[in-house]
Amino acid sequence: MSTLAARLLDWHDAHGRHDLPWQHPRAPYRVWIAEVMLQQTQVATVIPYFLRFVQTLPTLPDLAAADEDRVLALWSGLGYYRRARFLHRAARICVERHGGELPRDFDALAALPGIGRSTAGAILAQAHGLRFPILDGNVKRVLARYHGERGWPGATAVEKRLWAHAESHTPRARLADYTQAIMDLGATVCTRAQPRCAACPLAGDCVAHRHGLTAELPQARPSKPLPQRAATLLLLRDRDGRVLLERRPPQGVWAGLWSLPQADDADAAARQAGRYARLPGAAQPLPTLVHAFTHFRLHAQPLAWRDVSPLPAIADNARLRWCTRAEAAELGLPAPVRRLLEAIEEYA
DNA sequence: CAACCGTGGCG
DNA sequence: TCGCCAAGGTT
Repeated sequence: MSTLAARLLDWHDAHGRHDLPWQHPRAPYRVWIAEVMLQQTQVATVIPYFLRFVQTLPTLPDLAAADEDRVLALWSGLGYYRRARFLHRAARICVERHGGELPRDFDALAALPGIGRSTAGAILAQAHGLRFPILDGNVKRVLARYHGERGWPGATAVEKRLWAHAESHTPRARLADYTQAIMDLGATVCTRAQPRCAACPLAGDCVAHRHGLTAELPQARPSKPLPQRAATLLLLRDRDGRVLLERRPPQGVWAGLWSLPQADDADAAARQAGRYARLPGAAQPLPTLVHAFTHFRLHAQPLAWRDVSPLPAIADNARLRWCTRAEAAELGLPAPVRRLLEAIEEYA
């Protein structure tokens, strides 16, 4: 009887994915960018962002030298923007302390912002062939089923057992292929819904498969009601069609991104708008945006004013800027704000 | 440790 | 339509 790793590697040679952009070439910088983009994000979503990112910033020193605004613009739409800021900070640390390269040492690598245990292992295994396990969502699902682990994999005790399983299965050779193989199996065969157990090389001694528990494992996260929040967005346009944008604070949702000025309600919005520009008329309410975050749902009511006259006072405020349509498109904007600006003509 | 941090797709 | 969650990490 062969090991899990041997069966997985054989399966990978025949059925794994060998054409992902970060595999050619499988250079440390490219693997790092891909791994960070892939945190909580699916492959199909990442691919166009990855290609654009490494084309624009092909090397780690390029990233370190770039403005944060440029990095956020390349990330705009991907979500979890803290990842982009961490990536940028980590690149600068590498230039300052590690000769412009990612360290090969696990502890030094995992000490960089945005790189935890699993991502560090993935980089070292895939880029350098070093023997480190990973435990991402795919591996958690595969191992929870294979070993019949009960409980939500996010719970500390369950996660600890899964790490131990991951360690024990990690082979001595072909680390890059093995790491890719177990993720590929989770992504294409051992899927969350309707896994293809008939095509799985591990089905023979998979506890969940043998006991008919593939639908129950891994156990779902305990659910909580999603809080609802409301906000009003100010959409101020001058006679040239320029829009007033405001940079978000460095902490919190959409940190550091450029967004529409925000107020708690319509009255506050009108007062605020009056400080930014002379308003020729009343606001036009646009359809409410409903945007779901992981931990709350936002109901945002845009209020639009046209042909406003910008007041000079705000020119001093570096957090505010009047942007043409083309300028706005080049900034790091939250996805719903980007869509709203792209749709402006529909309401004109 | 539990909350925080985006977005898009799927059943 | 809507709840769930995907190649997690930080505080």
